[in-house]
Amino acid sequence: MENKNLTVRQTLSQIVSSAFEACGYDPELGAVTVSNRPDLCQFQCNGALSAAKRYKKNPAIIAQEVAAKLQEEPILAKAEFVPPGFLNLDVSDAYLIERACKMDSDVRLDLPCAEKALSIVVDYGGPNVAKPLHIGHLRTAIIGESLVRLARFLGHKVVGDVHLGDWGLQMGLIIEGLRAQKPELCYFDETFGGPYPSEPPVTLDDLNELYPAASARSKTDEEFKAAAQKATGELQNGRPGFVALWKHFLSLSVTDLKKSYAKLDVDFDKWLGESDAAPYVDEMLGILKDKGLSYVSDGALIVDVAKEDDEEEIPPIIIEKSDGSQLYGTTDLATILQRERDFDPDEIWYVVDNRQSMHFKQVFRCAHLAALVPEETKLMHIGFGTMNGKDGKPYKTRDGGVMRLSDLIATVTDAAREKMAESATASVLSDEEAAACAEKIGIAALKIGDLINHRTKDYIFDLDRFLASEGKTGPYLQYAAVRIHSVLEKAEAQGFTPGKLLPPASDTERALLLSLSGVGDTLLRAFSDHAPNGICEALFDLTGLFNRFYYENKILTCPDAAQRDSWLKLISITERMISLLLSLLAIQVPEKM
RNA sequence: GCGCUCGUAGCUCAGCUGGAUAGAGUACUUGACUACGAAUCAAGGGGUCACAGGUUCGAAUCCUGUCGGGCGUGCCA
Repeated sequence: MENKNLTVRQTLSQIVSSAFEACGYDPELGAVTVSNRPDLCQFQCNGALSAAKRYKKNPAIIAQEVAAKLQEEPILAKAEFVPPGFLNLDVSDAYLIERACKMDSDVRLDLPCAEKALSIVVDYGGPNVAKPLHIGHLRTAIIGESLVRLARFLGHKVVGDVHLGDWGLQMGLIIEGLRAQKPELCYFDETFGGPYPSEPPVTLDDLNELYPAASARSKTDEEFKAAAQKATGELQNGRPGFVALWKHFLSLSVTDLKKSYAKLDVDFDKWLGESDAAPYVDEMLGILKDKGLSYVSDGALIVDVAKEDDEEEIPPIIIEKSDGSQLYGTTDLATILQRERDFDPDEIWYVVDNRQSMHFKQVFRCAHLAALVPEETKLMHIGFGTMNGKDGKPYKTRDGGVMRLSDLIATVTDAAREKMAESATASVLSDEEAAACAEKIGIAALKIGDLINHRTKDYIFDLDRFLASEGKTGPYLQYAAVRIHSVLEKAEAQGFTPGKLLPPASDTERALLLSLSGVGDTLLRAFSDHAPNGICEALFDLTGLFNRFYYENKILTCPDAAQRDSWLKLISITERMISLLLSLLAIQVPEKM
């Protein structure tokens, strides 16, 4: 059998499964997990306990039979039965070293690849044109980016698409908002023959003012709202002046958004938007109609997506509003068609707030009913929870507003900068270098504050805690990386080079090797759950063990050169692993801090 | 009303398809810088896993109900 890049746990599972099989039991029972009692063993298998019922046999006997088969296994240092039916396993130090050597000689650190490379489109970001990024855009960007990087690292073919909100009612609102201010502009003159000016009629700042004002007005001013809805429809139907205006808005906005996302290290492969699905709308509507799925109800075009055995009531999806204009269901469905044509994906992931789960349920059902994608194509809503303030309610600034992303980044950067000023090593940096480091630290604080929580749950957004100089924070992880780097640099300056790995000289060292070897399982699980918090946990485990190791062993002054060089090798592997995991979370490591 | 989801240490959160003594961080108490970076490390106290039933050899985890919070529920996204 091909054993390429199996994790330690998987390797053990194979071995134990064979042992179960050899004893006449279902090999599935041989699944091995990391021990939940590290004081007793490194790995465990509980298969004998569940086998007991199936084979009507005392679990102790089964476990003992299997344990007996495992005694000769070279990679196992221990395989013992513990009542009532546990199978406790330790791997040998030699095997741990062997695996560490494999990591050392592999650019991918001996981490696993997906057994089958999938083509995956990830829809995340979802900013709106003419609306500066704010704190509400943070989770989709942070989580989405790390999922994209993880999937890609595992060998999948990934297209990350920002899916710009550039086609909905907000466009009509901005158009009407501008018309209210400058009705004389040629874009509003239906008799204007063109060409339209190449310079935008507004600045980015104007644009960022326009939308909130127009949005607020539409809530009280019915006439204005109606005009905006009409303008939205006209834009979608290609009214030249509006299209020209829209292009200006789009270009101003996208330039700005790219800068903001760059600060967060979020890189989209595609900057497509709702509007890019527009060419597919008619075709999509045609398919729905031809298949007899869509019909008019209360003036709107809808598709029933409810099923007989639904526990919850799933309302029909509205494809076209009674005024003929499109809405998010329309563009989402057309976008599915567009993605199918352009990328032929096995899976499409939507990294979007949990609150939209009903919407996606409707869209996905409709897409499958209409066979816009093959039946086996997975459409998945990767939902996430709300960021709440300390009061448990959605996070607001002190004055009750929504915090802009740029303000947020400035806040965390300033806080990091202040902390750096206290540090002797970081104070040697030039102002410019210090500013760059502070930004990396601040953003890491922000990202870990988010990613450490399970994706699906609401969490309390508490900047003070994220930026605290103690605890499970982004800076803690960066500090460990910076410190290892510093030791390795000093070693090099003294002419020491990492050498041959020796067997672990302490429990801490062994635990560090074990932790390194467990990263592969963590990544596979993070991928299958679409949940990056496991990667954070692995990072804290690694860095915590390194910090302990660092205190217990004085590497550079170690009189035994072979031991010293072995330790240098160990920490260099550790450094690479930490950097790799941080890069999967799109977190950078500063030079100094 | 109906549906979804959550409830774990004072606080913020982990806890993999059911397994052994439920774990981190923080806060609190204490100890470690004339040794590679103390944004660090070590030690201690702190729990009826909301509540009540059920399934199971075995439940924080699965099922039912109750209470409490959040969210959604046809023309915003």
